[in-house]
Amino acid sequence: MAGSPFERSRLRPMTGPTESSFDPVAILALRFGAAIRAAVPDAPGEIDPMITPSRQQQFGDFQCNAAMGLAKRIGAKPRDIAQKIVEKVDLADIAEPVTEASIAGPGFINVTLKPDALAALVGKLDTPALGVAPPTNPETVVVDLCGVNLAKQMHVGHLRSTAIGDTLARVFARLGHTVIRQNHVGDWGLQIAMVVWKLAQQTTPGQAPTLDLETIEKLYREAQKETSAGRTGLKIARARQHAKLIAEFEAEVVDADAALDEAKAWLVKLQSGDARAAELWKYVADVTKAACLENCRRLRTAITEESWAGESSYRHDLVPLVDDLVSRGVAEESDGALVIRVEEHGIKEPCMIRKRDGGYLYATTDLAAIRHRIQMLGADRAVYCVDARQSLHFKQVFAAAEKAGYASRNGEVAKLEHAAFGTILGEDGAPFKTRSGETVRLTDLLDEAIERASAVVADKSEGLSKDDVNAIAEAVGIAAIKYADLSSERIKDYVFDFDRMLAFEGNTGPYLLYALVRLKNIFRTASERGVDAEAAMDGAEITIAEPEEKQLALALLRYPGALAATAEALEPYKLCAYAYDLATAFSSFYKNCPVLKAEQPTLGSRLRLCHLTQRVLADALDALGLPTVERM
RNA sequence: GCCCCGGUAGCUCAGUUGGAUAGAGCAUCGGACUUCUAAUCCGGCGGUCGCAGGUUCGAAUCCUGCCCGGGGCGCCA
Repeated sequence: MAGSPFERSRLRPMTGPTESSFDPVAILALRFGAAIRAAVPDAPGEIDPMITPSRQQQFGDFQCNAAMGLAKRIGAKPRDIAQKIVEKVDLADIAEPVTEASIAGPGFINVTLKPDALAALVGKLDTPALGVAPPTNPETVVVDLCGVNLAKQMHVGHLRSTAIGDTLARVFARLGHTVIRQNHVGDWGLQIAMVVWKLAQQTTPGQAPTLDLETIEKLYREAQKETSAGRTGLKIARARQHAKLIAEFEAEVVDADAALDEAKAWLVKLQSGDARAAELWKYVADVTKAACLENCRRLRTAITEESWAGESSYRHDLVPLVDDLVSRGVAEESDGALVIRVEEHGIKEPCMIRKRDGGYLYATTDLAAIRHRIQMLGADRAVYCVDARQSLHFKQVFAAAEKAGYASRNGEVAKLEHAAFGTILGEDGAPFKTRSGETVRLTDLLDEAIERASAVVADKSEGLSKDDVNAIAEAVGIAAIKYADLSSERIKDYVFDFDRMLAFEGNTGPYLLYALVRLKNIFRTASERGVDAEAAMDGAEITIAEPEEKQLALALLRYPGALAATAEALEPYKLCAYAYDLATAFSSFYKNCPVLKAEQPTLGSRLRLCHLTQRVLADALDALGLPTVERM
């Protein structure tokens, strides 16, 4: 993935944007690069012009920070170097004259763009692709996301994997890469066999089961309870040498063992293809899948049936995979188990792939999945959108996969990345639970968000039909929840707070939706007043006169870089921050720069700015996976 | 015990490769609606960047040690 052209001029490849680019950072990097070469011919190594947007408006639009580092390397005074650069740099066509007065502090060189040059750059951005160039090196990216388990309803913990994973997938796709979403469903193993066992007890052979997911989940819990009863208690009783309790718990454990044996028997049936077991398993899988996909649909994600890639799909790969690892000496025995040592990757804990009893583990299936994704699906990059608590697991598995050669295809090693995220907390700072201490179902969470949004929408939106209010409330509620999840660094925990995310003020999803509505409203109003916006924009020159127009223009030009930076860092918050910046720049513009009241040529220019802003904002919201509305 | 992550304004968060006077939002205080919808905009207030050393012309950022919070550590997934 290329670096952000706006934020890291250093990473710009030699074949990158040229003078024809719309990107002011790229253009200034070329000009200052040439100036530095001329000013300091004996500068050692690579020259990085270090162009960045100015932090504060008083320092101009952009700055070149190269003089200080250069001076350090060659033992000169920073301001002298800056002076030489200023003398050599040629910005006549694009910026206000750069003089000694442009040098500030220890050697910053401040640059202010000419309004007409800025306008011309915005004009170049005004294309169907909105300045996003096709990738020089298109990749196939697998995104592991959602991560549900069979026989369980989705809960609040699935929100992050689903929302963040889908957003990253959308951003990759928007940048022109090929994206494959993979929902690595926990649908195999003893846990699932337990459910099948309980379901077999509840249903008559030859009769199709009719239980819903909630009931199936109860069976799952019962199975868990029955097979583990007494075990913990026995340990404690033995530690305390409490004879009576030991006897009681021992009796419980005898029952639990019997239950476990039954579950294991069903696991064997499942593994050997027993028809009844397969039928019940498929029923549980279908019910779970339907519920999961419904949640994914409500969340406006592109996670579909095609993304369903359960652990069970690797079940026939495990034996040959382990054989392969053993025969090539990648895996070795340890205390009767089979492990892959990854100390050479700086990880002390070995990656266990087979238990002493011959059972396979989470890591075994993950290795099979990596091999499949890289070598069969053709992934150049695999991104795992999974809870941060699994970070050691992924370090081990990634290292083991590389050691085994499973991460390579045609000699090229694919990138394996864990896009780890933190926990959603309740107001008490503990993992988010209901008042009664149970996990929060995702459907309930979405319902409540929409219900709360509905109250506000009904209050604020007059003259809308009930259907409109419902549709708007749903979009606002979903956008609020998703934006709250996407808008801070992945790795951080955050406190789930309906009041804050639905306050509709400041950096929230609804604010962005509202900005888009205002943009659309300009064109709707134009139409109502008989103003032909298309005609007014046709052939109109963009002019940048007011400060608000300038800030809006500068924000627009940052869009492709914001997308690239988001993909590079696997951080949706970067795109959120960009969208919010753009929306605030537009809101100021909207307040201070009348559009429809203006006369030509200002009317045409501002309409074009609005039209471009509308398209960029809508594009960004689409990449974030946020639903939008026409009115609110 | 070892390892990973976090600690920045009252609260929620940004802070790019080490760069200027550390920025936003919320809250609070004060302004702006005969409007292209005020779910908005403009301004004020608010900071020992967890602590202590070190490197540097320059440190929230890099190094070392420590403190606080969370998580993980081969036979679960």
